[in-house]
Amino acid sequence: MTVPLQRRSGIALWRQVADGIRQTLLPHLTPGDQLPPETALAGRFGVNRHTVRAAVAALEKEGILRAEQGRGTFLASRRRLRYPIGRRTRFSEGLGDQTLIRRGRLLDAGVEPAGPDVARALCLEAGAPVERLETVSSADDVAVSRAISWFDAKRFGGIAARYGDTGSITRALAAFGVPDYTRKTTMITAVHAEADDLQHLSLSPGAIILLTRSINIDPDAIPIQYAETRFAADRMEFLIGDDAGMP
Amino acid sequence: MTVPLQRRSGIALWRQVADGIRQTLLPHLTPGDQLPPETALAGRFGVNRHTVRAAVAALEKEGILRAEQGRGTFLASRRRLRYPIGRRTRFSEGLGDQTLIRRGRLLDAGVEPAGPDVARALCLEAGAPVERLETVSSADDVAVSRAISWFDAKRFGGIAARYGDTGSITRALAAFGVPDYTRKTTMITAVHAEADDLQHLSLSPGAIILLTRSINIDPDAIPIQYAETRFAADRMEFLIGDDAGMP
DNA sequence: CCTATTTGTCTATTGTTCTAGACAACCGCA
DNA sequence: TGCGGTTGTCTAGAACAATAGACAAATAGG
Repeated sequence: MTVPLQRRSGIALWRQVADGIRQTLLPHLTPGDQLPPETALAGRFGVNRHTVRAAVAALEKEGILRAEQGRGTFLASRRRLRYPIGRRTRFSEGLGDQTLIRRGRLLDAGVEPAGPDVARALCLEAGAPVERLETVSSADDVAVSRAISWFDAKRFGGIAARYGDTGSITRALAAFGVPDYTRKTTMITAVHAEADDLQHLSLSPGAIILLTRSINIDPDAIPIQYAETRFAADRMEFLIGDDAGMP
Repeated sequence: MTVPLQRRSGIALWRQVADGIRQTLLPHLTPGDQLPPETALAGRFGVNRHTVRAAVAALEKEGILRAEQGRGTFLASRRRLRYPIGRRTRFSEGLGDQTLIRRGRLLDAGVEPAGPDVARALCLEAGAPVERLETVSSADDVAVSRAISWFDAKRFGGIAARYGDTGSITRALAAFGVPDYTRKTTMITAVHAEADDLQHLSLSPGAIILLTRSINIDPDAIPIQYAETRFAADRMEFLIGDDAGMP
C-alpha cells in the first residue's frame, strides 16, 4: 500500500483511487501497456476490488483506460499535450507535431453589450457591443479546451461566421485584415470542472480545469480579443519559456 | 438555486458547496463582510442546512470564514495573490504590495545524486551530486506554496544553510556570487493535493495544486536551479505578460 | 479441451453522507 | 426584559459509498 487514502474526507475512495492511478501508475506506462489486475490494485491502495472497479470505470469514461474482459485493463491514452504560451500563442500552431488533427468547433455565438471585464480588456466603453464566440478545441478528436472569446463588434462584426468556416481564430482574423497578432497578457489559475465542462470536455466530476484569461493585440497594440479558456488539466500543460532540458 | 450540484459524483455535497462558496460568493465580498445565513445558503445550493454547515466548517478550518454564534458568518480572508511569471520571477519581490510579510521556511535539505530529470535540467551528468532544498513559502503568515529545489552541489554546496539564514533564494544565491539570475523555463500544470500538501499548506482534501517546474539560469546562461513548486490554487494565480486591463 | 487468469455481475451487509425536524445558546436591538 | 434572527447540537431515517463473497463470462496458453 504505497498511497494512504483519506477516508470520510468528502472525496469518495473510488475517486481518490482514480486520481492515484492517474498520477502514480500512468506516468510509468506507455499507451497500450497493461495495468496490474484489479485485485492487485485493490491491495496496493488498500481498498476493496469493487472500489477499484468504480475508479477504473471513471477513467474508462474519460477515455484514459480500456478494460477488456478476460484480458486485462490497458492504457489507452496519450500524454499531456505541451502548450507553449508566449507572445505568439496560437492553439493550432502551438501543439506542433504533438498531434495530427487540430480543430475548433463553434458552440454558440452572439452579439451582446460588453460587461465590465470584457470592456476593460478590450479598451471599450462598458456596454459597447461585442461579439461572443463559444468554442471547443480538439486535438486528435479529443476535446482539450473550451473558450469564450469576445471581439469588438464594430470592427469584427460577423467573425463567428468566419470562425465557423475556418475553425481557426487566426484565419478568421486574417479575413478581417489582421495578418498578425500577439499575446499581451495571460492569466492562469485552476478550478474544479463545472457541469458544462464535464459535458463538453468529457470529464468526470472533480476533474481539474486550467483556466486562462488572455488578451491578444494587433500590430498597433490595439486589443482585439479577450478570451477565457478552460483546459482539461489532465490533457494539457503550459510551457512558458523554452522546454530544452524539461522532462 | 444558482448552482446545480452533482450528486453521486464521488465528491461529497458539502465539499461542492464549500467550493461554490469560495468561487461564487467570496469574490463579491471584502474581508469582514457577512455571508448570507445558513438557511439562505442551503436554499441557494439546494441542499440541507446541515450540509451547508459542513461546508462552512471546512472553510473555517482553512481560515477563510469565521462563524460566530448568534451573529453570523463572516469573511476572514484575502483574495488570490497575483504572482507574475517572467524572466525575473522571484517569490519575495513578485508579490509586490499585495502582502506585508513574505517568508520562506526550510523543511528539509540534503545532498543526493541527481535523478534524470534534475540532471537534464541542470545540465549535469546523471548521478552527479546535487543539493536538495524543501521549502514552504508564506505570505502574511499563510502558507501559499511549497517547493523542492535542486542546485549543483559542486558550485552551491551548503546553500541550504544560507537559505535557512535568509529565507530567500535570491539572497542565498547572492552569497555564492550570483548577483542576478533569470527564469529560463516555467511549466505549469494542475493536480489534486496530496497528503503532504494538505499538511504543509493547510488545505482540505480535494484542493487543487498549481504545479510549476522551473529552471533559473545565471547571467552566463548556466542553469543554477531546478525547482518543482506546488501552489495552493485558491490562494494564487499566475500572471504572464502585464495585467493592465485584467479584472 | 482444459486450466489459470482476468474482467463482469449479482447479493448482502456495514459505514458514511445527506436530509428532516426540533430545540438550545447566543447576539443585537427595541 | 423580550423578541427576531443567527449559529450550535441532538436525534432519526433515507440515500449513497464501501466491503465481502460468490460465481459467470471471456481470454490466453499449454
